[in-house]
Amino acid sequence: MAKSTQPESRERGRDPERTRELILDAAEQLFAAKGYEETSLADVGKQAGVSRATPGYFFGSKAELHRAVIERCFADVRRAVREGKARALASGQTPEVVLAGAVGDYADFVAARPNFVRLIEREALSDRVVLDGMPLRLAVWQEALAAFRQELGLDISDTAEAAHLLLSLVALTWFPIVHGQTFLKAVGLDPTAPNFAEQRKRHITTLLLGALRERAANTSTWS
Amino acid sequence: MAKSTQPESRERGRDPERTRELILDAAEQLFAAKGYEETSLADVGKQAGVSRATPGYFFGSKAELHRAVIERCFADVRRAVREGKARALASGQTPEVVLAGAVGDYADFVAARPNFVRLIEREALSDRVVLDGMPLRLAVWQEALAAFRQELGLDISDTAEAAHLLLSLVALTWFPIVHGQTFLKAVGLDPTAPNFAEQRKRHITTLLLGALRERAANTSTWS
DNA sequence: ATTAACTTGCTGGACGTATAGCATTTTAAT
DNA sequence: ATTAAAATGCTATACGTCCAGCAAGTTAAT
Repeated sequence: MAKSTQPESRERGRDPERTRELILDAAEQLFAAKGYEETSLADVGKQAGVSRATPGYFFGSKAELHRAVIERCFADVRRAVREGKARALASGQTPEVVLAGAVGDYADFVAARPNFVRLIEREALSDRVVLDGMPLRLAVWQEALAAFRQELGLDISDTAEAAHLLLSLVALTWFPIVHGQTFLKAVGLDPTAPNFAEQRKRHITTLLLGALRERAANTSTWS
Repeated sequence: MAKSTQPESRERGRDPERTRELILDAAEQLFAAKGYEETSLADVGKQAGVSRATPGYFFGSKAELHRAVIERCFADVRRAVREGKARALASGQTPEVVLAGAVGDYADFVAARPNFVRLIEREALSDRVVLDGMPLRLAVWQEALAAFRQELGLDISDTAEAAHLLLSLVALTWFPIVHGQTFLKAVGLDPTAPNFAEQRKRHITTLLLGALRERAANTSTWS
């Protein structure tokens, strides 16, 4: 082992791994809150408690730092997807119950990590196509779709329908995170209210369950 | 009238109103595509076919230009809301048919004006709270909510439910505009395909109609 | 000729990046 | 065990670029 002697946490020592994580945390926070352009490497350094030049030292360039932040973010999403899938399949419940659970789980996940939603949203708005060189993004969504179909017992049937369902789930859960201070407030919804989260989950579950039932009725009865 | 003598279109004359609109068009395009920070006033000038400093001459500052772009954008949204409301109320159809029509109308609107969606989305992501000094934004969404309730015959009943429904409609129609090149592509949906728009409209209509029916059943039967 | 509609020139500041240098840790020879 | 040398972590400084805003100039309409 190269790093054999680090049994204790070093409060004031040098710790490149820790520093790296601190910089990633700071960058994630700032990129999500202010965006890529409005965030300077000096800002990141200050927020991370290091010098102005350290982020550049560790990541080479601002673009690379950004890339690293996104990558870590998608890795977290993938972990959540896998955990949700495992739990859903282990439960052995009907598709309806599984769907309700998935809605709750995913809503909780994005509510707990608004930075992720904001980051990915900003990423999508930037026309710079980052699909090249970022296979993780693609893989995560594809994995999520596969898990979704499997959880819901839609294995053989129409792919597009499952994709639309997943798309709707994501759209419905993300929107309040981004527009909580604008749209939501305007229509009289307070996303910080204690009952809002549950209210929203019920609403989304109702929407998706309706479509799922309608689809089940159609396929089993007519085709 | 101050502007009495402009019967003909001037190809090569000076026309501050026209120039102003050209600048607004250019700024809207660039702000939506690249974002506020990545767009320089020189870019706007070039795109509008005027000089570097002309945008600044007309709008005073970059921030003011941005504000004007957003304001015009919301004015267009309001016009669309009013037209949709008028058409829906004039049709005299059942809430179900009206909802299906509203979904189609709104989906067409955002599909025809992706710049608007991107602009508002960017705006919401920027934490600078622009609600102060921008009463139009607030008013437009409130008007949309009121129209929605009236169209659907939800006048007296639960406001929160109508707000959630409208929120879901907006979330479901906006998402493909923003994430067409990332999420949609990853799950195998092609938003540019000829059948996608209709497919999506049907899906969204199914979702919302299910909730509407469920709600109608609950309120009329149980309460 | 007066005013409004632009344009060109300029500047002060902010930012990304490259680099030289200092401090601390690790390695290895003795 | 001691210590010199090498490597690594991190900082301070400097340079080139970009851009918003201003000021002064130029052109066109009335």
